[in-house]
Amino acid sequence: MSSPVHSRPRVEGEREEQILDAAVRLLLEVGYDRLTLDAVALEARASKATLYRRWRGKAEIVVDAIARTKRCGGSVDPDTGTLRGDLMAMACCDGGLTDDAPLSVVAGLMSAMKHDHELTRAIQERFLAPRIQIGRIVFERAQRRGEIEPDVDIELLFDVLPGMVMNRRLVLGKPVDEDFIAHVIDDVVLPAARRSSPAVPTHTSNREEIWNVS
Amino acid sequence: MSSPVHSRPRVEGEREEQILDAAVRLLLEVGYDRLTLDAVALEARASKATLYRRWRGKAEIVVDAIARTKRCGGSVDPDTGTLRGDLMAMACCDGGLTDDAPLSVVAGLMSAMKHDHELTRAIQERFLAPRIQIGRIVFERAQRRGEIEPDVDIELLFDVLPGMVMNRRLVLGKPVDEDFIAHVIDDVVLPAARRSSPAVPTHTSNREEIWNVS
Amino acid sequence: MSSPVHSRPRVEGEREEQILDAAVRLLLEVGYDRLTLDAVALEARASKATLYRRWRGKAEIVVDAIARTKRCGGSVDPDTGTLRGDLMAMACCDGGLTDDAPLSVVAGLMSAMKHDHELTRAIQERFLAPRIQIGRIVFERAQRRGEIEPDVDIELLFDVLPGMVMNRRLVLGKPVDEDFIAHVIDDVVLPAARRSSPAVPTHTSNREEIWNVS
Amino acid sequence: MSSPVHSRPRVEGEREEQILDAAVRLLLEVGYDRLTLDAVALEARASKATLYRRWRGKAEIVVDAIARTKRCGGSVDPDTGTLRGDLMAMACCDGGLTDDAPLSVVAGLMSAMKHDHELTRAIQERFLAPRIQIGRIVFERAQRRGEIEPDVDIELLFDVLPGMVMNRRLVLGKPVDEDFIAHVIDDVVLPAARRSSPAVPTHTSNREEIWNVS
DNA sequence: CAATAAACGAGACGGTACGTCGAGTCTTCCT
DNA sequence: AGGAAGACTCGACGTACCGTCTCGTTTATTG
Repeated sequence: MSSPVHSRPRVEGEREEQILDAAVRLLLEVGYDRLTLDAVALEARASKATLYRRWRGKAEIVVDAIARTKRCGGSVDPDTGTLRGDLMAMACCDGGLTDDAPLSVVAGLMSAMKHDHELTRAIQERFLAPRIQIGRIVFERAQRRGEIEPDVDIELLFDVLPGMVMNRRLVLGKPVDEDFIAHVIDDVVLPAARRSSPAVPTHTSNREEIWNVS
Repeated sequence: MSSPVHSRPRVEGEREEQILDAAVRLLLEVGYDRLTLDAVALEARASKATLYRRWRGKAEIVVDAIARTKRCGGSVDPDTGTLRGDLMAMACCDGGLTDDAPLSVVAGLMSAMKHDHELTRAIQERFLAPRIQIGRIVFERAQRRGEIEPDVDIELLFDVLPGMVMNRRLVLGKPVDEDFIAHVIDDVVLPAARRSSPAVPTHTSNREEIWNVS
Repeated sequence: MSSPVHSRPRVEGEREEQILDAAVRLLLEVGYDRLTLDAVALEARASKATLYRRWRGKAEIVVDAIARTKRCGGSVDPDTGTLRGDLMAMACCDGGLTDDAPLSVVAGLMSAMKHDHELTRAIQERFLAPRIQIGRIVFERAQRRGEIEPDVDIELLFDVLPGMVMNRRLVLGKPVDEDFIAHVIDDVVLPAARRSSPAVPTHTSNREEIWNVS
Repeated sequence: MSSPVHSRPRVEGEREEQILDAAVRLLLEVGYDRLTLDAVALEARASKATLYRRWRGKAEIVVDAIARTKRCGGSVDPDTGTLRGDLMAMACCDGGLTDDAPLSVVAGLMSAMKHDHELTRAIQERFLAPRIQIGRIVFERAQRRGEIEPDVDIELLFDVLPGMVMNRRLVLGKPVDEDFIAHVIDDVVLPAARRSSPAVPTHTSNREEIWNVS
């Protein structure tokens, strides 16, 4: 037969995006651990073999999926002029900390990360790294502006907001809205930014990976 | 009368404890998502039917298991005289924030919580509630001592440490040791404790549960 | 408390009958292999322990149940004056070959008999033996009357009707009514009765039990 | 090219045959009701999912298994020239009435047939139908030869031997050997064949199915 | 008539098989 | 040549039933 009902895209990467779109669609519908690869394959009119040809498993597909779609929260520098403005902008945009989708997905991936170091690396590189990069830029700029004391550990400060959001949303099950973000920024981050750390020296074991502890 | 080879305990909850002990044992060996109920049943010389008679599934057994074994980090008030001392004591003891086991388990349960509200309630009541209770006591005492400014939101402050520990350990994959705990306490919690919140009013939607949003 | 709502009968055999009645009731409802002992215990307001105190298992309870309730087909000699009349009377009464209940139960017990020789013996003694006894009386009387040739093997003749009924009902799934019984008697049993066996000598291995072949 | 360790057959039905072979092997070892599908799956290096993809349950697998392996007793017309010879040949060959295996399996299936009409149909079509077909041919030929009186009901006659064999083997637990077969043929089947049915008209409800009576 | 031992109801338990589901692999056919 | 389709193995899931066992109570029999 000569007229194919639906053409099969062959351009490298185009098919990939369609599959990831399907994954995202289902991810938002049913969440990470209700997501099945059969469903992804069906939704994308793809074969499971194709999925496993490009990714190592369910977790990596999902990592790619969320890394691709929600970029603004991690990869755009808002540069509003103040640290508070930057943090609010980063947290409250689509794909930011107030967005439930990436948060839930990260929750689903957490236990898988314990055993799968490849997956961990993938998450680090594709999802975390860009966000951390922007975070560092924002905080360093604020420090240069004098909003953060010179001796404050920026690395630590940047993790306050994500950590507290995760805890609130995933552990406590409470909503994360702009009010909460502002609350944390105003009452935890900014106070910590303006007060230099006391006698205790900078934490030394800061960078060590421990994922390889079995 | 001949002595029975393996006595069948009938005292209320005794069998339950044996099963949960087996669950804990395996949990520490293989982690949450490598844990199978068949293995628990085998380890406890129990039948799967018995497990399902008492619990609704793997997640609830695990909740009970960790809630029963690791108590000191949540249910003992150290009362060292200072907020810093109390927080360090709570975090660094067995079952505290530096203990990998409960952290990993919580990670495994997170995605299950999205769909299973019974499980969520179980975790809230059995695992979180006692720890939160002690935390509140510690922080209120510190506030009465003047270590925390009167208008600081204690609820928020208490979530800083768990949130940042989770983020570091489960997301970033970095180790959580006493140094890190001290770093967070000294450079984030205590500064935030001593500085009253600025213009922004107290976050209003603080208590709302959102687990019921499908 | 002094007024028991329902008294517990202790007279030996009375409780037994109540239990067997319950078993019969359920047997007719759901059939042999859908029957569970929990259901019997519940129906009889008895404990499973009681059941296992008196019987060795499900199969034996069922054997007792059918052996007790359906007696007329096996233990009453109709003595109508003719072989045909006797056979019709035996087959068409309640508990006889046209009665579905005992037939179905026997079907359910068949595969259990392969492995359980105690059960086999129980069925032989409690269910089969009385019927065979009456059958032999009826056939011997007919032979004395001359309705059956003197050299015909009565044992074989008596098994024609049960065998063909079982085959029709249980294997072919066709109904067994009086017409069919009459058809078999008139066209198979009686012709065989009036014609002496030819050259072939009487089958010698007639009585050997083979249930003990593993 | 490297030779695959265990080739995965994809030719239609080939995998099916391997599974059924395994089922037959285990069936002969342990019998019908000791047979487990896990064992079949293990023996065939198959997954239970595969079994349930092709069959609806244990009973249907077994039906297919016995229908496939034991054909000679049912699907080969011996045509020895005499009714007696034909019957002896059919009964005494492998898979015939003297073969214990199919008999035991039928016994195991009987009670399942009460509830499962799909299974009943499967047995009828796959196992019984071919045997009945050959039986009819043999008897019709004998009737044309004059060995059976013209007005004798062939259908009834053909069921004498299977019925009596089943009764002897499964109910009475006695062995079925060539002697017994000959005894039945000579003393029951052949006398009935040569004597026309008396007054009683042909049984009218002969064909009705009653499996649907709940 | 009270004490005692046997028998009982209730039902939890270990064990085993069931039938289902999803992950990841592999083969065949089609485009 | 490469992808869609989907069958396949593996292994965990949650359920059901059997036969055993323990517990606390009732009953019949003794002192």
